Amino acid sequence: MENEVVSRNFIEQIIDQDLAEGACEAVCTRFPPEPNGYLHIGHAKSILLNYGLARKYRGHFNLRFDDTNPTKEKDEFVESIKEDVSWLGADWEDRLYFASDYFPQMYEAAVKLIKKGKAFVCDLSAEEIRAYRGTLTEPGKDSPYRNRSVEENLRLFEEMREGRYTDGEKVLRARIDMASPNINMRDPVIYRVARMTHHRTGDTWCIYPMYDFAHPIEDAIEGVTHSICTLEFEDHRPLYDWVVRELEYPHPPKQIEFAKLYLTNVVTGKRYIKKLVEDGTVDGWDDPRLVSIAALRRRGFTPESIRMFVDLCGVAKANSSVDYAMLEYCIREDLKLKRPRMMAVLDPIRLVIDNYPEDQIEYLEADNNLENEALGKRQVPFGRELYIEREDFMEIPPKKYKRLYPGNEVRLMNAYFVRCVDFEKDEAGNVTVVHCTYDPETKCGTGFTGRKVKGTIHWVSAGESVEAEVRLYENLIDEEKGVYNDDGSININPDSLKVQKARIEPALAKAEAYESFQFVRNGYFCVDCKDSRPGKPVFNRIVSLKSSFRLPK
RNA sequence: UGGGCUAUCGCCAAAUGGUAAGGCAACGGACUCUGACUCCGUCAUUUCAAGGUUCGAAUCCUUGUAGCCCAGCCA
Repeated sequence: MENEVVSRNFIEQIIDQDLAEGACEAVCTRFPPEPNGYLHIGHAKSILLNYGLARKYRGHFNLRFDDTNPTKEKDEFVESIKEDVSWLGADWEDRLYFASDYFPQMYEAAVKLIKKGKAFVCDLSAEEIRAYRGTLTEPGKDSPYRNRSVEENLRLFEEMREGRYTDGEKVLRARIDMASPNINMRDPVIYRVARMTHHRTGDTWCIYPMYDFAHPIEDAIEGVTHSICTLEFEDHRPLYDWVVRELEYPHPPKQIEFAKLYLTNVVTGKRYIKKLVEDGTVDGWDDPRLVSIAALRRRGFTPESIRMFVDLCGVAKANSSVDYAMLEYCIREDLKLKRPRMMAVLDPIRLVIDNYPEDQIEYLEADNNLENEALGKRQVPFGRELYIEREDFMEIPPKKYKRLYPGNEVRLMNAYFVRCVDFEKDEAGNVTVVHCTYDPETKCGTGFTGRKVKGTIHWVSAGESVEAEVRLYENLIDEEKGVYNDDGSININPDSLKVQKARIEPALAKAEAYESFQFVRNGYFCVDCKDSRPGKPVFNRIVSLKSSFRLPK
C-alpha cells in the first residue's frame, strides 16, 4: 500500500470539490486539438494531464478534433495526432469525436440564442467591427445592427446558411456588452460566412462557428465535466460560461486553465520549424533534434519517459520553462534497467594483443544488463585484434586517468586484463595501433582476484564487429546564447549533429527499428526507424550519460 | 494607461495561519567489470518588496514592483 502523502495539484483539488459538492457525478475530460499541425512535447502535457485525470477519477477521456476552421485543417494531421496520442498511451477507446459532427447542433444553438434575443446578425465589415470594439482602455460602441428584431435575425441567419451572402458580408454576434472591460465579451462574433471546403463536411456548410461559441457546446454535448485548457483562455472563461448558461445545458462543463509546458532552449514554433525544414537545417518535423512527439519517438524516447517527465513537471498556473536536463533524466531513468548495455566503439583505433594466438576467436559470455537478469546474456567474439575507443588510450596520461597508457593495465570489459606495451603513430602523430599483452588468468567470470585494475574499457573484435553509422545529437540551439538572436532569427548550434562510423558488436547489427541500447559509457542509442536498413543500422543517440570526468584538452 | 493571471533555491514545484516537502541540476564522498548506475552527504533562518494584523504569516490586510495574456470573421 502507498502510504505516501501525495499532494494533489490544483486541478485535482477543484475536481475533488466538485465531486464533493455534487457539481458533477463523474469526471469526463478531453484533448481537443485542431488538426492543423504536429503535436509536440507541450501537447503531451495536456494529453497526459487530461487522460491521467480521467483515469484517476475512473471517468472518461475523449479525443476530439476541434475542426471549425477549414482553412488550416487537414486529414493528414488528424492521422498523425491520433498516432501520437495513442503512442503516448492515452486511450480514448470509442470516444473519437469531431467538432464538425456537431455543426447541426451548433446551428440550432445559434438559433436558440437569436430567439432569446442574445445574438444578432451584424452587417459591419471586419474593419468596422474592430473599430467599434474599442480598445483595451476605451469601451466599444454598439453595432447599428444590434437591435434587429428576432424575426429579422432569424431570417438573415437562415440566409447566411443558405449561402446568400459573400464571405465576410455578415456575421452572427453574441449580444452581450460592448462596454465590458473584457474585450471577449464585447459582442463577440460567433458565426462567420466562409466558403471553404471542410476536410470532413465538404461543402455542406458555408458558415462556420467560432471557437468561443463552438468549444463550450462541444464540451457540453460530450458531457465533458472539466474542460482543461491553457492560460491564454482565462479571459475567455466568462464567455464560455455565458454560452453554456444561455444555452441552458443541464450539466454545464467547467473550464480550468493551467500553464503550458515550455522547455528551455528548444524550438516549437510552427513557422520556425517550417523554415528549418525548408532550408535543410533539420530533415523534417521528426528530426531527432526537435521536440515534436514524432521527433522524440524517432530519437528513441519512450512513452514512459514522456509520462514521467510530465509528472515531474507538475501542473500549476505560473508560466515556466523546464530545464531540458529533466527530460534527459527521464529517458535515462526509464532505459537504464530496461535495455541491454552493449559495446560499441564510436571512434575506433586498433588494439593488438601481441601474445594472443593469431586466428583464434573465442566467444565470451556477457550479461546484457548487470542490474536486470531478465535481459539475459550474450556471446561476444574476442580475438587478437580489437577496436577500442580513441579516447581510451593516451600516450601521456593526465592525472587521474584510469584507462590505457604505456605500461598501464586495464580490464577489457567482459574479457581479460591487458597491459599496454607499445603503440604506433602515423606521420601526423595520431595513434594508429595500441599493442598490449593479455593475462589469460584474468578472464571474466573465472573469479580472478589476484590483482585489481583501476580502469575498464569497452572494445569490439576487429574481424567480427560491424560498421554502423551513429548520429550524435546535441541541442539544436546553442545554449549559451539562447534560442533567439538579436535579429529574431533562431540561433542554431552548428555542432548539433555529428555523424560517425562506429564499430558495433555483431549482436547489435541485428537490432530493429526503435530498439534502444545503452552503449557502455557512450550513452543511450536507438535504431533510427527512418534511416536504418537490415544489416546496416543507423543509431541515434538518445541522450548521453552523465560524466564527471573530462579529458583535459 | 482597461481587464485577467502569476510571483517560493540555477530549473520545475509542495506547503490551504502552526514554524519552508520533493524532483532536476550542481557539489563533496563511498562503491563499481568504465568515471555510468547505486548509495550517503551538502544545497531557501526564508517565500518579489515594504509596511500592518496575529502568540504565530509563504499563506490574511495595505501599498508597491516585475512578468505573462487579451483589441482574429484563428484556436
